[in-house]
Amino acid sequence: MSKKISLADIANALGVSKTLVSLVINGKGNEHGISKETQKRVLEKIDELNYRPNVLARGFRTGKTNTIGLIVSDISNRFYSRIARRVEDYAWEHGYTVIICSTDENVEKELQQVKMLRERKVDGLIISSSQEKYEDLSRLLNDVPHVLIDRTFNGINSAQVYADNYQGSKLAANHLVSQGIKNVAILSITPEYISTIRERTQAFVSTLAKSNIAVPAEWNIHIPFKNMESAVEERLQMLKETKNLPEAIFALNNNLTSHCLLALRKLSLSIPDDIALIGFDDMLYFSFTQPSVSAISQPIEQIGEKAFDLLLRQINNEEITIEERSVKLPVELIIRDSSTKTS
Amino acid sequence: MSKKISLADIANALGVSKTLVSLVINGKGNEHGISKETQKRVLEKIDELNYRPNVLARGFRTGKTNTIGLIVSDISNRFYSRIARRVEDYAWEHGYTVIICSTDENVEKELQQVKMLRERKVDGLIISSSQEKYEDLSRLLNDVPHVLIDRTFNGINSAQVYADNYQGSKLAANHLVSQGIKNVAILSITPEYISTIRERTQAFVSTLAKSNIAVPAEWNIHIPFKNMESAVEERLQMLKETKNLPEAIFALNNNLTSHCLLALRKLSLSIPDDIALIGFDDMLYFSFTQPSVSAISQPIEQIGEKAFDLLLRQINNEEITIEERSVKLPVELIIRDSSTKTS
DNA sequence: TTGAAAGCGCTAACAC
DNA sequence: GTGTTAGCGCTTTCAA
Repeated sequence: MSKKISLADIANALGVSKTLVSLVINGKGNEHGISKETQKRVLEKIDELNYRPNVLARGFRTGKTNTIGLIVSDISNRFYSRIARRVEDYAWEHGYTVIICSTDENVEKELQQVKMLRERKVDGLIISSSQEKYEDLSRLLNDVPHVLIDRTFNGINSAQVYADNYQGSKLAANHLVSQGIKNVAILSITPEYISTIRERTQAFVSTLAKSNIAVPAEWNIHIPFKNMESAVEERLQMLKETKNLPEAIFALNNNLTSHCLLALRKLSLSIPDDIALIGFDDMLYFSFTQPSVSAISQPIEQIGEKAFDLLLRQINNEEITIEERSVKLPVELIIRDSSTKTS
Repeated sequence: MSKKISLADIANALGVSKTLVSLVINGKGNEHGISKETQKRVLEKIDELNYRPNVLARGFRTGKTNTIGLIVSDISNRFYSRIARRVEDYAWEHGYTVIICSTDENVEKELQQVKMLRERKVDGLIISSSQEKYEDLSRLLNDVPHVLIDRTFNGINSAQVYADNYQGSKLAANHLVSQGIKNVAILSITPEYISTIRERTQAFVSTLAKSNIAVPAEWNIHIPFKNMESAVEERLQMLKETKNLPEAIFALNNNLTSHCLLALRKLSLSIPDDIALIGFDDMLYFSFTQPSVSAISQPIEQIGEKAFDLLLRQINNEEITIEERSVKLPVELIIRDSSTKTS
């Protein structure tokens, strides 16, 4: 491989200054009144010598890296990987690159990742945060373009893109009520302060309350992030053994829904007759499980799109109004067999 | 935010040279005979002023970025997102960061991504390539540490980590034969030259041949990457309409398997009685679909681990023997209902 | 044991 | 219209 061509090489070959070449490359030729003629010569020489600017040098100099960071709890969860995919596509179109970080819901790790990404001078961050309070994160996000997705915080200025958790849970609750269900458990995760979990729970509980249905504490089940599968099984088994089973379960995310389905089947509980099941966040395969699983479907790709769009506008210093800063996207109730009482 | 502390600030505050501080920071203090005393003072000052080296400046200077690139066909496919997750975990542990790129099986896009990542001076690349010939890619990979995963090429020097496609297909074929199946179709993707597809097909066909079973051309079905879902449905519908259905289908990846299951159900074909189904690459949900789906399970996390390990060793200029360069990981046949003929 | 100085490749203020 | 020059913050000879 021949020696790497630098901007200076171009300048020398042409007998002009580096400045001039730099201006032309960065499209500031006209604005600085460089003659068309010269610009053309520069561009041709660049082509001829196959010059490629040194991204690192440029980044070092300008502090702009054309890189964004995407922080989620687990990139192998399809909800996040689909968002990642969409973000990546948009990023690629706009000359950006995406660094991915999984936090495992670890608050401290998340903060470290933000620090690390900032040290690497990413131009912006898209974050699905696991923080309880926004403060620590907020401090680190100071001065850097960022968009919070999925999980949000109240009364903050940051741009946020999320699904309508309230509406989703309301739809789920009313649907269960319409099936004549009176006793229902919520399958949720730890930590319980995560906004999606909180909102989904609250909306669900308050909607049920309107039909005079209460969710007792022992049916508000929190499963730790680690070993979710076995934990779900244990908890359900316990309920079964103590003959304390609800008529329906509302699982607050796709993993919980899957594990719940699996566990119920292992326990030989018939769905929906013994227990109905409905989940938040739909998956393709919910349509061909046994039974097929009802779920609240989120506009996942749109979350990615909107988030990148809002981020890019911040990076480009565009004005974003207060209303635009917070994007709530509509969800949809998909009724399948798992929640349709036949009797 | 106070002005960013630089290495020079540390040096000045201590009345020593930048050189010295730099050496200490990079752990070359002892090797250069810098007194313990001085080293301690430097370290303390760094702590006191909360100095953090400028990653970009360092990267610019040394050409090392502590970043690796991961190129796959689609990060939202759980096979790849699980690999990504594992790679990311290992990377994080070792102070590396992962840039993710999805190619959509687009040969040209893949090459561009490699170029882009090289311009960004990533320290290494992990690639699941969609190239037909290795040449173009190989040229771009010249001189940069890299590991090919999943999809491989014959007779090359690059490090490769992949599942035992041959063994997997053999297990699948023999299993179907054991069920008394004589007519079987292969559901595959375009482009057909991809190594995994080729190997799985060949092994499957040749194993069946030993039982005197041939796979006619019209049952070697290739589905384009885009619009996979509808394409699968159409092709199967056509077979049904022309009364040309096989007794079993071997689907070559997890997406094909899912879509196939869905399509067969839509066509009201009973599985496994009308048609048996077995897939390459297992998914958690295959155990609770209707019917549950048999599959060849790949050691996904191990692929990620091994790949990162091999990459890191290259980055650190460690010796890697020819035998170590090529890692074939064992697969497992998971028999479920979709391929178990009851009659 | 330590320091001076050069320079990586680029951009941008300021001249001319 | 174009050029000079001064760094960005770091590493690395080479010298002392």
